[in-house]
Amino acid sequence: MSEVTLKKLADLLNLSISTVSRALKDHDDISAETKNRVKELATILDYEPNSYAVNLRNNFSREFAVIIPSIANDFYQSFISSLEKEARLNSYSLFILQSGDDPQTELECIKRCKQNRVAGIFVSITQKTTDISHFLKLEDSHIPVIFFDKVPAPDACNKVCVDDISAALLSAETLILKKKKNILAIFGNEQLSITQKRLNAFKDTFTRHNAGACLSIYHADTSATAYQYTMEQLAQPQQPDVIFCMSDEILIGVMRAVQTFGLRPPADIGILAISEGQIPTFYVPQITYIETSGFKLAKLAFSRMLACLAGSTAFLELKTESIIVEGGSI
Amino acid sequence: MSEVTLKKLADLLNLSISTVSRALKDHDDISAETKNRVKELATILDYEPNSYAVNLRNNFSREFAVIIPSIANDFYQSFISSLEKEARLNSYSLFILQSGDDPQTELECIKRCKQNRVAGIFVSITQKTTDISHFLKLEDSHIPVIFFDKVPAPDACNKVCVDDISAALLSAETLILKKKKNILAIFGNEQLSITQKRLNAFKDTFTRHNAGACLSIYHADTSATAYQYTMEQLAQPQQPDVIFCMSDEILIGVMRAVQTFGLRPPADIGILAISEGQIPTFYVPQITYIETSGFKLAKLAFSRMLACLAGSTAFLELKTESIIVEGGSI
DNA sequence: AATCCAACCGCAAACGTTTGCGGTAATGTT
DNA sequence: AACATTACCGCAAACGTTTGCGGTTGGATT
Repeated sequence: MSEVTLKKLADLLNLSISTVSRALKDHDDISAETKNRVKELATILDYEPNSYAVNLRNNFSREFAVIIPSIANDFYQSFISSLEKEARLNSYSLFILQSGDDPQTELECIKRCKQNRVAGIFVSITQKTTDISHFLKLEDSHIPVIFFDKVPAPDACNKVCVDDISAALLSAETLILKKKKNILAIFGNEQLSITQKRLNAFKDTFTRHNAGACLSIYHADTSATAYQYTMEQLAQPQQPDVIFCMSDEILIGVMRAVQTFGLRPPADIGILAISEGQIPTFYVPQITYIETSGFKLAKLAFSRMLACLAGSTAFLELKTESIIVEGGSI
Repeated sequence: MSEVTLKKLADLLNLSISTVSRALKDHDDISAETKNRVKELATILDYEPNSYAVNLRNNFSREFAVIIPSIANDFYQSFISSLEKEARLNSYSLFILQSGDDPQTELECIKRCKQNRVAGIFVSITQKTTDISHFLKLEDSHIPVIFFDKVPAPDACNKVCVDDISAALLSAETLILKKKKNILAIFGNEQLSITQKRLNAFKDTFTRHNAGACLSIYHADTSATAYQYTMEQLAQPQQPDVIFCMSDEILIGVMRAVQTFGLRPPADIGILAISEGQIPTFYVPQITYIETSGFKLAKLAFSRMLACLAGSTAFLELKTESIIVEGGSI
């Protein structure tokens, strides 16, 4: 069974291709009767316009690309889930491309985006991406690029991210409010700007409040190192009275250690995290966390994308509000 | 800056479009010198072929669609992650479409696939999808459809799924081996074929081994109901000596209850689950589970897809092997 | 009867690429 | 000198759509 095309419909109906095309689009020029005949046959034969031809002719597409280090991550998962929904409701589709956190692969992805003449790109860059000229080149050819979550340093681009500073600030304030004095705070990879922002805001808040708390700061790249370090700290004679985790990954490692020691929050030790919201619900009591919602971020990113497509040429840096979700672990 | 096309290159080089096209493809007809000139300019101008034109002309695309109920699910996440990688290595791209577990939306997705003339479709159907004729129609127009995970009942289609029966069998055998006598087994929604398969194989194994264990079976649709029921059961004078969880979702609810009661596996109670592998690592000790790997399934599905594209017209039902991953919870 | 206006429809070009076929010039062969 | 061969390259059609423009009816208005 060969493809159903406008030509095929036209031949079958003894009409011209243009008439069939217009009939399907409810063009004024076409009589109601003809429209009906055309639409009926189109339905019967299951006609669907060929996107390639349409996009080629119209020189634009209804596809967005999403480039992320890896989809296997709660945050990106909720982000994409939400973004896909928004896209579908606006009759866009989503291309998912994984950079594997490798700049070289990321370049490949950009290439793919160019080839597919996508309408726009959402990208969370790799840890090692410093040169964003390839992305900016796309902007030259009128493909909006929205950086989200892991965003580059330069100003001349559109960024949408969680408000790291307010999240860290809120975290610190929570700890101060709870009168915690002996605080173990575990942050992620020291090189990442996200770590630096959160760490600085965190420390600043303590200095500003002059809280007089003992702050012990540590950096862990992985869940496993967070676990090991926490194990060591809990073995000390003076245990911390609260552990702050900068991310879900760290939370997982910390909680393994806490459980291993048989400690039960909040009585034995307090736990506070910045988290996407899934992981904290696995424990009893649930972990109190500052939410960094992928859902919210996706909505924000999408609306920014639509604005860009509508002609906005400004470069904005948008942030989502952080809120605290009480779980009972502190 | 306007688009870089073959025509533009041709004009700039005083060559014809066809020569430029052939030069970029290392065609024999073109002299080495011309090839170099063309390639050089193409690199400078950052030429990338327009996929729409290519696909239109060649009447085939290098895009696969993935239709799933929701991406927010550990299993699908690992499946897609793995599939995307396979696809990229074979220079295919992935379209992600979420049905929202709604048959109507699923139809929309199929339509989108037709319009985009995708090379093939991977689909995990909704709980309510019974009519798969729309999918089979795609097969008529030579678009292979690989059903994975949640597969339909009819035989005339390609299915790739985890081996529910062997997973349940392995689970039951593990429990018997460990000489558990008072077993609480919590399964998912009773209507789902996956539940039925697992339940039957589970029960059969016990009857076959004549194990003389007391089997208490319960169905929970959500994490929350699994939690509630487990709470009730743990409050009984005679607690079960092991709890079996058919899925990650159930495991989460069960573990909430177990933690609430302060029970520590494996001494106080045994825990065994069928799981994707993420969740079990969050607890101490890690939960022993029968693995249903999305990674493996993706590899299997992808190779089946390639086979179909290569001309295989058979309808196969492939299954991935289940293995047990010891965590120390039983 | 000549004119005009709707109402309806078709022609043909364009989007960017691929590719069969034919053409030309230079070189080699008889 | 006539012919064949090789090495290069261009013409033009095709893929399926969209759309500006022009054309043909039939009926209503002068």
